[in-house]
Amino acid sequence: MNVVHQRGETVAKQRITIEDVARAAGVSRQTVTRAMNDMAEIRSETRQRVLEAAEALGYRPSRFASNLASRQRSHAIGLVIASFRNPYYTELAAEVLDVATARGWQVVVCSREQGTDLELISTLAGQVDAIFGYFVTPDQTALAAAARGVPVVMFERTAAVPGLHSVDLDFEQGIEALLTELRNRGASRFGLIESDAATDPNPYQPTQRRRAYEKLAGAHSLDSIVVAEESMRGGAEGFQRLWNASPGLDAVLVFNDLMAMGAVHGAHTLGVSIPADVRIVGIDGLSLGSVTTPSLSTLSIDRLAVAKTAADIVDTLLEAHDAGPHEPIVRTVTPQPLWRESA
Amino acid sequence: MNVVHQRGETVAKQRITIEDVARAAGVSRQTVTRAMNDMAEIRSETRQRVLEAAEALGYRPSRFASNLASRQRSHAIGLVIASFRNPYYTELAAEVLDVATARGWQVVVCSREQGTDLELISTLAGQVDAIFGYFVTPDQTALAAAARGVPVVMFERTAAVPGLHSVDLDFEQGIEALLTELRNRGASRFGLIESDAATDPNPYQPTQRRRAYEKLAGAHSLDSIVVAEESMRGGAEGFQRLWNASPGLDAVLVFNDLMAMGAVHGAHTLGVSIPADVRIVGIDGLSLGSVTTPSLSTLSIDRLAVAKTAADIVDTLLEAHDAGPHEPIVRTVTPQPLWRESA
DNA sequence: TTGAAAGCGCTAACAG
DNA sequence: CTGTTAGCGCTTTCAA
Repeated sequence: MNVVHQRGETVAKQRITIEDVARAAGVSRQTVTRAMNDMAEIRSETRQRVLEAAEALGYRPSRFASNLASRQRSHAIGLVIASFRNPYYTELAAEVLDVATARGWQVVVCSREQGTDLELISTLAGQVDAIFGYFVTPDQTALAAAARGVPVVMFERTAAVPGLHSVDLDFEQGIEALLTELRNRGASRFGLIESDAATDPNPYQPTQRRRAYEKLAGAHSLDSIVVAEESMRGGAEGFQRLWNASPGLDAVLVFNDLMAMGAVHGAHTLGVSIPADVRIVGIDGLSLGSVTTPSLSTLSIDRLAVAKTAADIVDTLLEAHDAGPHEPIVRTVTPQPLWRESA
Repeated sequence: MNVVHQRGETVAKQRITIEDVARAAGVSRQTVTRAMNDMAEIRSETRQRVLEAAEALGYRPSRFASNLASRQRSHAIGLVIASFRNPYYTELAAEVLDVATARGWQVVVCSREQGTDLELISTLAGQVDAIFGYFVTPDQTALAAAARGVPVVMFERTAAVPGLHSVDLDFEQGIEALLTELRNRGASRFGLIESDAATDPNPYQPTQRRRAYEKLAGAHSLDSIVVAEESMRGGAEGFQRLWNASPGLDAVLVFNDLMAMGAVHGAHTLGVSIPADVRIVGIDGLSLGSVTTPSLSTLSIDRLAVAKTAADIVDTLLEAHDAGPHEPIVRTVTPQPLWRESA
């Protein structure tokens, strides 16, 4: 048994393969596979010997080779959230993980802080079978191209080109419900604290939330809009700016709960009383909103519904073995007001 | 050119391979590779034709095959956090993602809510090159076995068997600093709200945090310990139980910031004034702690340091091409008090 | 119970 | 610029 191998003793740091283990244990590759994968047709002595050889050599099977060779491929999806520092996104990630796990899918999570939309999609496309995410690049054709055939489900946006799909949110309906109730409660002069970051690194553009507000809050409310950094600090700072600029405000809608928590804090600092002097409403429905003083009223987004809807789209896509990119599948989830103390 | 292929026309729903695209475009496989991967040596007409054929067929390269064939393998790590619903863990995940991205690694994130330690490690071991995570299974030998040679870096725990490594936290030092300053501020009768969930699904066992408290807080403080659910609600409920059971308390340490925010809220509900009646201190150092009223003092954990340390361990491991599991590498990070208003 | 052969689908190295 | 030839490391037939 004096086989000359191409990778002779001159080559250093070669990967340890199943072949090395087989040779060390004095068995065939197939027997090593049987031992490593706890298969039936093997004598336990042999298994033992193989396992020891494998451990001694520090053998680790190549996940690529085994997935390639085995009929039963594992599925994986990529998830791109906007940030890990906003609980809304991580709670959505939690829901996506739950629905994915139930289907036996792996999830690769990243955030937009780690690269441009196109970079992230392009990298993920080589690693996963479908991509979910918050993508803000206006050019949908470019997004689809970067995905190289891997289906993409976008959140809070409407897909318009083949290969892209979406789970959008109906803010018009949600914000209308919110404003109606605020009016019932006596509010009439509205303000908005808008996020500056949603389209970063592109120039600022009005968000869906702002556009819905502008359409529904009444003409006099268009002057009471401030754009602030998308963070708690930004919310606090934005509130102070808004409060000073717009006397007579009695209700403020804030881009998201994180900023709204900051706004509540900012109002506190200013000695403004909530909800007596001004009502504050966030958007997202974070459970954390219940610990501010007063607790935060909000337009709650059903994260589980969003995750499930996205997963259903992918189910449909994976079953449909058609040729070519699939026409967009577009679904919508409607946020619902959640009344606590701040409004 | 009348090659008979095994997978003939009878087989349905076969995967579309590079070969199919090559045939459709009337070129070789290699040319398809060149077109798909934007390589240089190809005429743009040809590239165009291939790309069209690929799109028409709905071709998607197999990530397993391409990773197997290409010299430049991609690295991936798995990260198991305890929960996506506690910002501490997601902020740690954010840091891990940052350091991983900087090294060109992919990250597969999951949470302990999705399976047992052994299941998660076993699944991840087939998908990634190293595993980071919060694992509570007492039997380290079993953990190492489940990892099948993939190095594991455990958080908040000390590795003791080959193949496992750890980034531990020095709570004794941190809590000592905390108690010393609390005493300086006039506190003398301490209480603790401990988490019940840290060792789930195993029977409850005292956490590192509790053991450090018990060692340092003084004999009379041993009676003032309540075990509560690891959530904001649990923190509120725990505080009320503790407050009723232990008159005369003047400082309460809470297992983590999430529970501490609940405790602050619970105290509020009870009409207990903070910090006048009782000082409350959390552990974690969440920025969210700044929006409670009063804002939360805490023992802050440097999440970036934890993430970096874990990544460094893996760097070391990947370079050291030794045979067999590596002896444990153990590192420690020391939490630091962060004083805000609640204490 | 074990081994030998034949791929999985792709890319690298070379020819042409 | 394009095609041919070898593998990557593993699992699956199928024989022995």
